[in-house]
Amino acid sequence: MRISARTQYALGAMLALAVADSPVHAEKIAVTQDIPRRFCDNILLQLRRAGLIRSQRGPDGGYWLARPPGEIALADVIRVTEGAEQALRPFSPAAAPLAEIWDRLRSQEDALLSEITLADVIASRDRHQDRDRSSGNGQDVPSDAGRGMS
Amino acid sequence: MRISARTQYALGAMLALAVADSPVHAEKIAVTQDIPRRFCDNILLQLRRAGLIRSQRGPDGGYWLARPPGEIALADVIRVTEGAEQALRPFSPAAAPLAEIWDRLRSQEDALLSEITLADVIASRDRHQDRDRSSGNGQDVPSDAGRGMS
DNA sequence: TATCATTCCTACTATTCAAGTAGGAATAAT
DNA sequence: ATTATTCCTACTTGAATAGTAGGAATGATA
Repeated sequence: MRISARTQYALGAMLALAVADSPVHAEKIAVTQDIPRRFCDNILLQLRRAGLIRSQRGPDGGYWLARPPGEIALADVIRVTEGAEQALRPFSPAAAPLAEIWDRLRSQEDALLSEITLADVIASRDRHQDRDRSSGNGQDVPSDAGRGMS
Repeated sequence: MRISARTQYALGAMLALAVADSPVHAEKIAVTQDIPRRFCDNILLQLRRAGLIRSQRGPDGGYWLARPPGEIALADVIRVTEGAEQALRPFSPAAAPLAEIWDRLRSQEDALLSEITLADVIASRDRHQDRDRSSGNGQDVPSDAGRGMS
């Protein structure tokens, strides 16, 4: 997995929207998530075009999630910001079996990231802030919190 | 996982050495694995410095594996060529829980790649070639070519 | 209507990193 | 001595990431 700054910014923005209960300005997202102002615009635009968030222009405008946090997986966001990663095909016949391994790696990644939703991340954050603040090295991220609201 | 061309070249080279029973020239590796000649040198040097292969200079020189193929995991090679991937740390407190997820992704990858050895890859290749060629490859247990130098 | 704050859009620059090259020194066999 | 190879540092180049710029479109409010 590559995890570009753009992706992590996008996830931060999505999380910010997930905990808000009304439209949020790009300006506020940029500040709270520490995203360069114009870059934030840029990313939000991409997320909206992908259908993950909605928006309203003008004063009193802002952004909000298109679906509840429990129905948006990390993979949904990452797929948008990372784009279609072109599979590197092996160069020689001897290396051909590697292609299958790359596939397994990718589907393994996809499985994990498809199971974790924005709601899960928020829940895990809340839990860590409750008990141990110093380390943040826990190991529990539940996979189904908040699903099923459609 | 990123999988650079360099990494795939390196794995190809290692596989080439794994099926050989005597030292192999960089030239031959470059040709059979379709690696740009000088780049191949470059990669082999890196693999040698990491202790994965050994070498001998001069005419009659070449490269060979430092350990038998069954004792070299793909992860061993990839760690060398990909270097220490610095974990992208989250930018905002809200995104902090992502760090744990990136860790899980990485250890999941590592688990898979640590289990698969060069010997495994070769075996899987042979299995896939079963219908084309009759067997008799006779290189099931390639081991150290017995050159204690460099 | 005018004003103003916001989203929206295209295109641009800067920086970093992967990919590959170049020139030649060191070594070893003959 | 010659020659074939590995060894080493540094360089070039192309692509991708990160971030910026300028302004048009929209919508609330007065």
